[in-house]
Order: sequence, then C-alpha cells, then structure tokens
Amino acid sequence: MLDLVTAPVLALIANHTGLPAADLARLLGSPAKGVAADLALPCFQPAKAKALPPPKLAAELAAAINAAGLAQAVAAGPFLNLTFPPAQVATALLPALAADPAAALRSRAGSGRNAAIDFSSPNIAKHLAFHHIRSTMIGNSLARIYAAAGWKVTRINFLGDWGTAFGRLISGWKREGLTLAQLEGAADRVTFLNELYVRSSQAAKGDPALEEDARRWSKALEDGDAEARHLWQIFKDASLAEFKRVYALLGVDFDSWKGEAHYEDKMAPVLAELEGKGLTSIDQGATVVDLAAHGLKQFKKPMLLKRADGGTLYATRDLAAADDRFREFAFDRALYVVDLGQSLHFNEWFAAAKLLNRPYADRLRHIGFGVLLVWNDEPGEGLEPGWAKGRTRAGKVMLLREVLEEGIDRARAIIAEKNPDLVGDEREAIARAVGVGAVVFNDLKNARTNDVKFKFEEALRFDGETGPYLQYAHARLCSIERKSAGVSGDPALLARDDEKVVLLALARLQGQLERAVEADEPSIVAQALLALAAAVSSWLTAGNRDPSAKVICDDPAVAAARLTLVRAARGALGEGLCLLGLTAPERM
RNA sequence: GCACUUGUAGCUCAGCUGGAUAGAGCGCUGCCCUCCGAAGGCAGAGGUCGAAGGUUCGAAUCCUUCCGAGUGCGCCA
Repeated sequence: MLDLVTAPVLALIANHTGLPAADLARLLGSPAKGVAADLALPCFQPAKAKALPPPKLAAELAAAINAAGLAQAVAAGPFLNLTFPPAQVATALLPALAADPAAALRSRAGSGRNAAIDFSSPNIAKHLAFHHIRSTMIGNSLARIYAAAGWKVTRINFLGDWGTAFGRLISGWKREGLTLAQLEGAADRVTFLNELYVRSSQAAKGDPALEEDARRWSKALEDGDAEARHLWQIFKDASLAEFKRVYALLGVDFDSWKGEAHYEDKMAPVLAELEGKGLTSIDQGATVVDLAAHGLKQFKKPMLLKRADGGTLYATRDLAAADDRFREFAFDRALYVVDLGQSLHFNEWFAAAKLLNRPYADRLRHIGFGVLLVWNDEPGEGLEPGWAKGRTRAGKVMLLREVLEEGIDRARAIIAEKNPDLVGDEREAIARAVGVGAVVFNDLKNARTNDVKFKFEEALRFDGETGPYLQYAHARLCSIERKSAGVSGDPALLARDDEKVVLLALARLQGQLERAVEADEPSIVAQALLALAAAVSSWLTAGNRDPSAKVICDDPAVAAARLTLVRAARGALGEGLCLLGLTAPERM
C-alpha cells in the first residue's frame, strides 16, 4: 500500500536507471536517524547498473524528481532522501483506507491457497497449563493472519486423546464406582480426572492386581471394547468442555478436533507402504526408518515407527494424519505450531514424507517456538531465584485459566481506579479484554523462537509496549469518533508531519502482514501495531498543548479530514489486535 | 559428542532480503493534564551489537572458528 505513495517516484527512477520498479521498491528504506526524510534510497546498486558513481546518480535523480515535482528529493552523498508533503501522502492513501479501514491489513497474496494449521493440541484429562498459551495463541494468530492475506485456513486441534493413561483412569473409575453425575458436578472436571488418575496410580503402586487391571482396560480400549470406549468418550467430553471454557476466554476456536485416537486404525497403510518400499528395518526389536542409510546423512539416528512390543509411535501417527489432512484439505501449506524441542521429530518425519514421495512433503512447516519461563523468587532450599518452566512456588503447574483470571482481576482493579464510570457488565467485558489481552500480547510481541520470560508484575503491567497500550490508543480514537459526526473530509487538508507519520505507519501494514505470513511470525504484526499506536499517541497528544492540532479543531473542514484519518487508524488498530487474538474495546 | 535455538543499553526486547550517527519499553533524571482519555506525550543519561577472523564500496545483519546460555538426541508425545 506504500506504493500508492511511492509509485510515481519509483517509475521515474526506473525510467532513469532502466531497473524494474519492483526491485527499486525493495531497496527503499528508512533514512538514518537525524535525517529529516520519509524514505531513503541507497544508490549503490542502481549506480553500479548504470556505471555511475553513486553520489552522482543520487544527485541526478534528486534533480529529476524535484523537477517533476513528485517529492522533495535531496541527495546526501550516495543516498537519495525523499520527503513527501503530508497532503500528498494523505491524498494517495486515505481514500483507500477510509473506504475499508481493515484494508490496511488485507492482502490477496495467498488467495486460492489452503493452509492447515495444527496448534494447541492439549492432552485429554490434563489441564491446559500456562505454557499451552504459546502454541494456542501463535497458532490462532497465524490462522487469522493467513486468512487476512487471502488464504483459506483450516484450524486443527490434534488432541492427545490416546495412551495408557486411559487404562488407569478407567480402572480407577470402576474401582471407586464413580458416576457421570459426580464428574459433571465437579467444579473443574479436569481436576476431577487428574485426582482420579493420581489416586489410581497410587493405589496400584503396591498392588499388582490393580496394575494388571489398568493394563487390561488399556488393551480393552485399543480393542474397541464398548464399555472402555464409552468411558473414554466421557473423559474426553469432560475435558473438552473444560478446554472450551479457556478457549472461550481466549477467543479461540477450531475447525477440526480430530485427535490421536482418530488415527489409530489409519497407520497400518502407511507402515505397510514404508515396509513395501524397503524403507524400514528392525533395530533392537523396534521398527525404524534408517534415514541416514537412505541418503539423509544429517540424521545420526534412525526414526522410530513402532515399539518392540508393536505399539505405534507418534512419527507414524503424524504421517498418517498428514495423508488424511492432505486428502481432506488439499493444503498448500501445513503448519505445526509445536515447541522447538520437537524440531528433530518434525525434521525426521518430514524427511520420511519425502522418502515416500508425498506430493505435500515440501509444504510441511514446523513452526517452533521457545519455552515459557516464569520468574521464581522463592525456589526453595539452596536454590537461586531465577527463570524456571511454568511452575508456581509450590511446584505445581500454572494453569492457563488461572493466569488469565489473575490478569482480568488486575485489569478490573485498574479500571475501577482510573475509570470509575465504567461499571457492571461493560466493566467486566473490558476487564476481560484488557486482562487477557495483556497476557496474550506478552506472548506474541517478540520473535516466537525466543523464550518468553514471564513475570506477573511485568506482563500484567499496563503501560509500555503492551496489549493494553494498543487497546488504549484504540479507545482514544474511538472516543474522538464518538464526539463527532461521521463525516469524511478532504485528505489534502492533512498538513501535519505527525499525521503523515500515522499515514505512513498505516501504509506499511500490508507489507508487514505479508512478511508475517512468509515468516510465520505474529510478532511482525505486533511490532507494526506498536509503531502505529506510538504514531497515533504522539499525534493525538500533540493536541494537548496546541489546540489547533486537535482532531476536533476550529476549522470544520480540517476536523473532517482528521476524523477520516482517526477512523482509518482506529480500524487498522482494531483489525490488527484481532489478528493477534486480542479484542479492542471502544472504551476502557 | 552431534543437532536445533539463542547471546544487541542495568532489565526485557526491536532492528525488513547487509546500507548513512544501532532503536523501543521498563527502570533512572527532568518536564506536560481548568484534560478531543496522563493506561498518554516530550526531553535526557545509558551500548567496543559475546570474541576473533573473513566476504563487501559498506556487516548487529552473510561465512568460518571459538566462548557462554537453553533444549533435544530410541521404544512418551
């Protein structure tokens, strides 16, 4: 969208140098600090193409651009600095932005393509722990970002709904004679199942008969025994109900909930194919694919397909699931939003998919992310305070719901203090948006491969580069809109530099959205929004000292023009927050 | 040992495909509300970009080596 501003200048330079305008656009960058200009073009490469000294070319171009009146151009040595009058920028951009504020964050780059995004993927009968926020919100954000860029997106929650734990749960359930009503009546059904699991394990510790009972139920479940299957479904339903409470808080949903269990009977064909193609071998009783022996020397160890006892492993399940998803969704890209600790696993089975000549083998992407570390200032005897994986002081896992609720509580308190007029349901809704938004934004604002360092006091502070900062800027814009009639004005009346800064921040969003897709990186959007909000805040605050700088100023025509920009910025901020999975309240 | 990730201001991090004096938030100093929302803005102090080589007109960014941190490396997922 920036090209709406730069196109005439780039065309001139392209004409002058014989280089494609698209290549020149990529060279265009921001000027050095202290250089008063909007954009800068380093002339080294174009000069090489024309066999001219860079400063000479810069000077020639500056003269030509100034003569044509396309911008104010200054050659600074080998750099060409461009400054556009605010009105020119506004005239180029504002009509498109005013027509559809979300357009700044829309692209057709991915239209006609399908993306299957696998994220969140919790285990049944276990809590959604705080660390699940990473896969859940990175995945959710990527789903929205891809969709904004024109992709058709399928959101997949690959539930961990299989394994030996169910045998123990069923065994304990039967032994204690529990009922569905008791489970349904529990304050938290997952906690109920967790505690059942713990009791069942402990009881079995000194009792081989109970151990055997759990094993029998595990086998019965695998064999499709009706009662085992029924109880399994009950546990799964109960867990899903709890998960959905948290997903609702986060505003996350899925198109497919097919879990591991769904693939139990779909692995045999993949295994048979691997064997048929002579790719498998037996190593210490286990069935493996020796990737190194098939030319993939980077793999030092073979990939395990089946345990010595015949049980399947998750590489096999992932291959089967990929086949299934490719049939169902015909994906052009499949994302697996899973922590970086599993990159070896993904590299292995992606390689196996290639050995199998799967047409989709090159479309698989592991979207890895760093771990969530929580500051622990009371680590216990003889240990230093420091960053640790998400556990409370007592050593229990931090539950995602509890962290979100604490965020909401803190937000509610701040609203009560700063904006006592907000009460009741509205305050509650805003507390939710702000409290949850703070936690979520904290997780998305930096590159996903970084570890996230979480301190309650830091993440839930509402000033600085935070979700609430963005929401606040949005609320301020809404507030101004509310105070005025909905008229649109003449962009040419936008003459202030701080207005131009806002416009240029808006114009850059589309390119940043596309970069976010290619890098699978929500933080690119997050950083872009921080830049936009900073520009907006600076602009709006200028009106505090200088009444003529106010949006609603004495000149109604100017006010109308500024209001058009307010609406565009508000729309873009709201849309951007949505792409990150935050909501944008109109007041806070 | 091998692999992946990572090392930029006191702390937490940006820095687009290499481009001109490395930016922001927090913290610290000092300002700005009879207010279009101070959950904001303005200004200041604070950095041999882990180290050393190399490629280049130009390197925080690319390559090599080394050092530090985290994680993973067979029957869990």
